[in-house]
Amino acid sequence: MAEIVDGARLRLADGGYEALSVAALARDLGVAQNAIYWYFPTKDHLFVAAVEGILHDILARKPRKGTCLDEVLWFAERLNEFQDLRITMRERARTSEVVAAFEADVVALFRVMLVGALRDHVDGDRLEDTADAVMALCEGVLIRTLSRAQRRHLIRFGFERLVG
Amino acid sequence: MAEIVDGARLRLADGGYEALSVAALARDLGVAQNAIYWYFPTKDHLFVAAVEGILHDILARKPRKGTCLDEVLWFAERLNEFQDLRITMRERARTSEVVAAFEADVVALFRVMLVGALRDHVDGDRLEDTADAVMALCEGVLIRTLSRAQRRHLIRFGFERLVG
DNA sequence: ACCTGAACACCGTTCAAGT
DNA sequence: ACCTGAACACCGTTCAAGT
Repeated sequence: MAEIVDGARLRLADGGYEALSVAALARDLGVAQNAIYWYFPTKDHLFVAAVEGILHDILARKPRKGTCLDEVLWFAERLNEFQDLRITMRERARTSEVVAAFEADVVALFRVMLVGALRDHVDGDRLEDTADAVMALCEGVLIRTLSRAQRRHLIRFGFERLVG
Repeated sequence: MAEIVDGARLRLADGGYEALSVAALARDLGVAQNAIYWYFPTKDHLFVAAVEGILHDILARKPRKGTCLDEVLWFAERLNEFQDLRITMRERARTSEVVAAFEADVVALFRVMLVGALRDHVDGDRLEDTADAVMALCEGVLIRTLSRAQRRHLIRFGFERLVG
């Protein structure tokens, strides 16, 4: 089972969802396809397990303490590493219930992280909306193909007006 | 050719990219698959042509004149209609050059529209950054599955701080 | 120029069967 | 419980051939 998920993670990290093939993965592991279908009833179940692992590793690096903006920029960089999979997750969530449920969890997690970073710097009654707006800002910036410098500039620009 | 694109648009609007099958489309039109490959060298070329038509129709409805916020909210609602295809476009752009080039055009178009809406209400030296930030706000809000009311509330909240 | 026919190498999923 | 073997109904793309 760990072998399967590891293989899936490799393929996913390398070539995205379309490189994550149950048939090809089984071929490489030297097992029948149904060996995979025993643990994961659907390709999307396997997808979720793989993404879960990848995301866990991305978020494992502890944020260094800094200003509120620093924490948001750190958050945005982690989100950026996750961006390709985040788009695929969104795409698959439309069709697949497992992915949709998983996506809801991930979004909730991101929200909690942002609320935590903003808690001490924003009035309580504006905290939720501000977190949502900053998260939207980050996701909206990241969906575009920009350089790291451009990303940081835009997020800083938006942050100053939304929070500062 | 028009028949092909119309069929593609129907399938795309209904079931997304995975419902857009060259084989199935040819079957329904009663032609050989190569009849489609004559006009579109790749499935993604057909995808681009179909999305182009859909987006054109979405943007055809003229924006009613109103406050700056009204224009942004109108923009966001059009973008919301386009949201599913926008995600698919982003996903495909990673693999397909045609889609990547088309995406760049679409993003540039959106940017021009927003700059136009903000021109009279924002200082010239902040116009570009503000447009980028508002666009990010909109895209980031739309990527989440919210009600129309929630969407409008969040965009209004962000708009007031980024522009107002 | 425009299209047909037929094949290729893949897919995800499923059914029946083994141990 | 865990896995194999073999099939099913699809794909996108390509090659050769027709008109």
